Amino acid sequence: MKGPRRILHVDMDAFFVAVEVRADPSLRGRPVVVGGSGDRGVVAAASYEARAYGVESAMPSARARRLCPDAVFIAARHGRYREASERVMAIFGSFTSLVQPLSLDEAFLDVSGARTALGPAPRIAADIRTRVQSEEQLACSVGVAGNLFLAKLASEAAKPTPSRAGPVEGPGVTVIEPGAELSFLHPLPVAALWGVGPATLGRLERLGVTTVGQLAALPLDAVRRAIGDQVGRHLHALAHGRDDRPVEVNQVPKSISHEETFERDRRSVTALRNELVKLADSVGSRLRAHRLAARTVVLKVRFGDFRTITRSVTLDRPADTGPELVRPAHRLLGEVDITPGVRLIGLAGTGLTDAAVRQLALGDAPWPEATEAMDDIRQRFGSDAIRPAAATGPQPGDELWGSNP
DNA sequence: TCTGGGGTCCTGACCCTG
DNA sequence: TCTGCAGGGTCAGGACCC
Repeated sequence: MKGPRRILHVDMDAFFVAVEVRADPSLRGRPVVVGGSGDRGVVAAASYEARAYGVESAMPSARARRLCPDAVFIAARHGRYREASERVMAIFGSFTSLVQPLSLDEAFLDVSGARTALGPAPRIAADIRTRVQSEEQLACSVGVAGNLFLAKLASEAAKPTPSRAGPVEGPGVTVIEPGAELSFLHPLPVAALWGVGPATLGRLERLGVTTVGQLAALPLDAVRRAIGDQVGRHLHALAHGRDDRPVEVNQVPKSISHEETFERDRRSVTALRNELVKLADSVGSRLRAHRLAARTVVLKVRFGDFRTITRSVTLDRPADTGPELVRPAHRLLGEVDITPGVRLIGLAGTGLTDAAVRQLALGDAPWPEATEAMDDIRQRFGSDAIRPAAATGPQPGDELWGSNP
């Protein structure tokens, strides 16, 4: 490879909102909030007009309503966003095969080897923005740098800024030239580092560290003592602009989970068991879609006071169907005292293995015929087209749904 | 103020085994 | 046979990300 490594971080601007505005142009220029429906929702995305009033993603919807009463609230439609994301990722893939999607709305691209054919990295970044805008009518911001972490920070700097008078256009593309990394990085607040959340920020502030430059100036040992060995090493390296992680193209999931927050806390074991049937069915379906099977089943329970516990069990043989997953989940639920009331229940498959290995071990057909038929129906008519009977609600003879006093 | 849903990674306790 | 220790697996929880 000739020349230094050049990484792009492409980040769609207010992606979920932008997809909604594209579908309904009357929303353009208005404060729009995606998510936040229901009493217990949070904001999934906010337009720059809504952000000007202080609305942020992950904020409780009730608070967002207070901050911006005129905002249009739209329930999230993940199917639409996924489709739009696939088309945008395909555009990225036409520039380089080295694309690592991070989420529906952002990706890293390694263009180190594409420069001979496509021009310098900033030119590639500008071309990507033009194509995403012309083919998908969506805006994105691009950061260009020598590694993943710096490219991500650069794309932040390229974004529009919210203001009450309407969003202020950003540069669209921000480039951190080789040699300019530390002068870009060191004045930034330490919370800008990837991996510094509220807990780590508190520990760093107790050390007197508020900027990336101050963190870089500390001895590594002092940082490790304050925030832990692994995290300390990682953040200290980032503070010096070092990040040699490659762009990983084929990432295999390490866990697959589903969880559900109830409108009102549940106290009925039967209701929770039925919910687990639904969750296990969804997890199983997605495991099979990935040709994976789970060795470990994890039950997650969040109580009304937000205390959260997990209970897990490792199976004799990997599972990839709803019935196989729900049996251990029901056993784990039986060991939990649910009398305080359950706000959320979740089920995850972890320790994922190749389903082909499982089939060899079992020596049986890939899946029972009923499961295969369900997968077929879902493929043709959508993921909600068919569900196990217990997942459709209380059954005759079941206890009533629990409720708040 | 009152906290979704889907993930990854790390740490520490505990147990088992050689 | 007993003891100490290292290493690996399992389990639970915390922190973080988008």
